[in-house]
Amino acid sequence: MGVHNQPHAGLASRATLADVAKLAGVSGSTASLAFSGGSISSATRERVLTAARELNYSGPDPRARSLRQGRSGIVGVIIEDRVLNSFRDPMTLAALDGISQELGEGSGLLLLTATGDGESTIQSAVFDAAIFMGCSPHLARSIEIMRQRNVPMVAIEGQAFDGVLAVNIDNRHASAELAALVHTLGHRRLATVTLPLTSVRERAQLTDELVKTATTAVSLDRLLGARQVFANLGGIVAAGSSSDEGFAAGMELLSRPAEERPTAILAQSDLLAVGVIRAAEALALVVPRDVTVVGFDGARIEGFTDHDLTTVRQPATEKGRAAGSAVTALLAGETPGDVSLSSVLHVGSTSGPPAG
Amino acid sequence: MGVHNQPHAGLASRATLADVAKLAGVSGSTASLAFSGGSISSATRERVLTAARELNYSGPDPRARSLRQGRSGIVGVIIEDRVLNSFRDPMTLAALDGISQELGEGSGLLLLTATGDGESTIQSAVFDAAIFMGCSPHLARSIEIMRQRNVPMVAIEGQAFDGVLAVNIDNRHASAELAALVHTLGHRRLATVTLPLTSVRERAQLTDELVKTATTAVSLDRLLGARQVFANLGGIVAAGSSSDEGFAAGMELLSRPAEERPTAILAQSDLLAVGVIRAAEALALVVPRDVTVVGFDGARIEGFTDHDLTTVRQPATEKGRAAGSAVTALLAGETPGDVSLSSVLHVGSTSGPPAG
DNA sequence: GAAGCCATTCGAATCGATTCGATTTTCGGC
DNA sequence: GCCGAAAATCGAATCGATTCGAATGGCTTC
Repeated sequence: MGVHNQPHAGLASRATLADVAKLAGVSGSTASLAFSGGSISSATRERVLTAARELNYSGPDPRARSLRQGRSGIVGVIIEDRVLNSFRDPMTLAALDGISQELGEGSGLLLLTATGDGESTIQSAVFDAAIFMGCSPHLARSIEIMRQRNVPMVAIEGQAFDGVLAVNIDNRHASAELAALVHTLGHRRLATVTLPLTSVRERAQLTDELVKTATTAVSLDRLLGARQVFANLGGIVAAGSSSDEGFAAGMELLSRPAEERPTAILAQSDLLAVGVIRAAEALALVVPRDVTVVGFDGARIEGFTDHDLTTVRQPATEKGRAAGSAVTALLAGETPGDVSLSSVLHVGSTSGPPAG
Repeated sequence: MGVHNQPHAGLASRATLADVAKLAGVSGSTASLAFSGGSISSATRERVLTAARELNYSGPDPRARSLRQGRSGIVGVIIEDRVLNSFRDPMTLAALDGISQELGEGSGLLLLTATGDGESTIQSAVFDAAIFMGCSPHLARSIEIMRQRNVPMVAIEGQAFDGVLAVNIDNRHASAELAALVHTLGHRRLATVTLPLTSVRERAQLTDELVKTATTAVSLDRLLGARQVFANLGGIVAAGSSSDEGFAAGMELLSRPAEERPTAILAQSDLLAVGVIRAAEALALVVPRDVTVVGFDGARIEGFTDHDLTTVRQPATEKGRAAGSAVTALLAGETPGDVSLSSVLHVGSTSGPPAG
């Protein structure tokens, strides 16, 4: 026992590997081998394990091990919003699932929320690599720190950042494709319902002002894609990706007299699109006869079976998997390149030519 | 530079606190104080921080810190299913959010999946406390290890386990209350749709056999509660908590001739109930005239607005918060007791007297 | 019987900080 | 200008393992 401090005050302090080694009559190094499965005779291993059992020793302390090895087996997953909001979105959840699949049971996922202000856990938590999920540049400081620490970073649909490997989908292109479809159908008066453009979660009119201050790469890209086809496309910025938000936005856009009302609405997510469709139906409009609604994501939405949504199907789980395998590669010392995944247009039954 | 090993091969290895101290011309202990905010003159602190900047040193290594302090600031959250399935359930997600709220930015949540087989990350990951989310006793071995390690454990709606603090809701009582309501309305022929009773995710008839081997406390308790009122209540075990599962089960239960068909269905979750209602409507039955459907949870379900579901509202976020604050207390050396939260009956518009 | 090998085992250094008690400074009060 | 308390700083021990190169031992092979 140390003459100095005793962190865990009181009681019998846990046994350490050294204690086990002593009881088993072997050196510390040998005892270590017994647990890590190094080259050791099975007789000795047995003796060590028995001693361990006797002392109630349950294996090497992960803290010490990770200090020595410089590896903890933990991958940090950094989300910007609170847990509830982030994972209510099926795409984000699917991506997390993809990460988890790819990394397997070997490593744990450390969920870190970065609200942007000041020093947070990000700087003091133990992890070997970081994956940003749709995070804004509030994190510049944290990223800088990780870079200094030599922690490999991967961003899923985040802003480009030096030293951060990017896993993206072709948001802009896919969005343009969708807009082109709508254009081809003959629509000329339309509106969009976008995902939040900044970290402020408030419904608002889509203004140039707002676009200029946008920090969310995903929504900006989707908007810009659509604007490649409809230059001045306006609309509403939703406060999040939910059908309720879509409903509210839809009500606002569609409850105008027919001649001002958009004949097509581009929603930036399927959840929003579903909400818009519900709003349309609440206003006694028929989809797609009176209004065409298209989404984005290809999410399977619980209980939405009346329509087959026209949308773009993005490889959500695949995004996570790609991020996971990038992390694995980076940790192995390789230098994988950025990943770009593509989405597939799905023409369903919610799009059609404008009435009249 | 060590004469021995060099874990991170190549390049200039990261600067350490000792290097910073040397450059600043102070002792290691003083340098440490500069970062941890101990009693130190601001002049010295500044000198240390400057030296740190110069060396590209970004602060104490979390690994070393956690070894010395015996604390990592990480709380393990153990789920049994894969991420996608676990958090698709709004109640589980809400609970996770509650945990995160309560623990705050101070600590990270380490997500660990316990599929039950063999040694996993659970045994080698760095964390100070563990929260089990609806986990079955597969984990006996892991629990044993954590106990030896002196890691405080909290289980949210898990099986009772020695040394594991329990945070529960009154599943049995609430379920009985709901069943009593249905009984009072006059129903005598009914069926239930339960959540999975074991870790096998497969739809099946509810048999005594299955009940006997049940490992999922939640569904078992809800079933037993209902059986306090309807002794031999039978039905279907769903493969998960989704409206699709509910739909399938509903179709099976309701597509019988009127005189055999249950007049009321007790679903063990709101998602299941919504599915059952959709099945009823698909079969041209009117709720609650032809069939009463009640749920459990009090979840706000996207796009389910036609009905006001009769259900029991459970404090899902609160469960998480309670678990979080229990963890905090345990880590502070206190000895909080088990927590039992109660749900509130909500009588909506999906329940009524049986027809005829 | 000596030499050569392979499989084990050991000792000591190391990972990078924190912490305690002791020592030195600083400074107000008289 | 001196004394004692409070503040700042330092040295050394410690947290609990892993790792490397060297040392030991038992075998086969010539």
